[in-house]
Amino acid sequence: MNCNVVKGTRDFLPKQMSKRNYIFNTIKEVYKLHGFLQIETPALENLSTLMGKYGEEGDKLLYKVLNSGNFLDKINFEDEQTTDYKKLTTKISEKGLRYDLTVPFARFVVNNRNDITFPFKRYQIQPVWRADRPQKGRYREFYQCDADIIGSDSLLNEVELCEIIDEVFESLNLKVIIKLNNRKILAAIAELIGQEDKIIDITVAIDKLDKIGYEKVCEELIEKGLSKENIIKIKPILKLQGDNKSKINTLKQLLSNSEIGQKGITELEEVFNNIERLNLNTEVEFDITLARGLNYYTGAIVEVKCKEVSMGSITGGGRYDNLTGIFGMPNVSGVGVSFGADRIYDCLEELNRFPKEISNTTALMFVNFGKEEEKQCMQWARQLRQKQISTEVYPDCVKLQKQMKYANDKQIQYVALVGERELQENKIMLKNMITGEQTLLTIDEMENLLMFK
RNA sequence: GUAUGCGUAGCUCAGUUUGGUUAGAGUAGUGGAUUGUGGUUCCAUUGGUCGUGGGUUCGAGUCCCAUCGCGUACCCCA
Repeated sequence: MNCNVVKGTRDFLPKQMSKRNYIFNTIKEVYKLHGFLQIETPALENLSTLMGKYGEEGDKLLYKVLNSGNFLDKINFEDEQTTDYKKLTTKISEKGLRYDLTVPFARFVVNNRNDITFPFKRYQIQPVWRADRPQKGRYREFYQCDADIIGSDSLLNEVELCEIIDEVFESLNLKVIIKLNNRKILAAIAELIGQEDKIIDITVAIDKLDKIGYEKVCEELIEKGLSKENIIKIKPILKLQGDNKSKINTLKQLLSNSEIGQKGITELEEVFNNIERLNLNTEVEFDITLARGLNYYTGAIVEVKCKEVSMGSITGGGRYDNLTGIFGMPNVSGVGVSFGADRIYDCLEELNRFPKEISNTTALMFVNFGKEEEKQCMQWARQLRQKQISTEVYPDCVKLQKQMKYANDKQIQYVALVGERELQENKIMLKNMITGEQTLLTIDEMENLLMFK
């Protein structure tokens, strides 16, 4: 009998849930503070909604759900297409698990456009699924925490998202760096050497600059069909150095002949100027090598790396000018970010940086001494719960040792002992499990004491 | 898809190099020291077809082959 969880998925114990909720709540608070409203969308979407939005690689990583009933009904086995798995897939599967929250959100906007006031600021915290090979910081089921603004071209939105990133990681006490780039600049680089159609290959190669170095990137570019002249032309771009301002100024000259390049640089400059005035705690860097694979980005792209832990990006996002256009609602631009809660969890765990006081366990437990005592305890417990004090009565009259151990393991701070003696006096022996102190109190005295905890 | 490492008690692991009697430890569980007191201590005790199948051998946890499962890195990404 195989009782394992599915590869790349996990069970979460109560202690882990407290930590996870701490992350979710922190992010939620910041989102709310900025006026974002929460929505949810279904786990399942039509495959036609999902396919082709994440590049060729993404299509492979989509979980496809087999049609219910006899899914072989519509298949003609004489047809040679039955041996082509891609074509066969479209016949036996019409639905899939969502791969991210952005594409379902675009679908949502188009679907609900009559009920939405634009610009629409929404947040969404839900799991997504990817059929990737699991490894450190990579799961097949993981939570994304998205905030998007749709229906506004303003670059103030990009600035606000950086502010949100800054506030979230400040609250979580994680040192991060925000990396910014712009797809228009990447497009201009491809345009510069007359290889517009190779923009994806070029950006993927450039993305590896800090990992494999300049020489290897050039090798890869040549492999992808670029000429030596092309390489010489983009060399100054790959070698771009200095602070953000000087990088931008250099690039301005290098791409002076490109209209789209100038537009990208202007956008980037405006975002940086605004960010500078806000005096964020987080370092923000212009990174020409930042590419991001998702096909739908058209303007700003952003990625956040933790400076203290070796881990892939823990937050990412960007602007998409025409994602809703695919679903029949053109000219609506959106921009958003997505916090990877599971990776943030792994970072905080590795750094041992979860606050100690985040587990919300029972405040008080009544020990069970027998039938007569438990009747009284049940009434007192009810009284305390009405005052919002989380209380439980141990359900069985078993050895005191076992009951105390239960309270101890559950980190319950107060234990109420009501035995024969206390029952006669109508009082409660309250034990503080941390200090070991015991005091004989009336129920009202105890209630007062616990309410100010 | 490519490369690589690991599967021994509920959990963490030793034992595998160099095959040799009945496979160990810590921890958790249970009972007790302690019939009104947990977290510390002490004692006892439950728990394993050594992932699965085959092979080599007088003999396999250990060597070989296959297979399943898990992890890590690349790719890509949160």
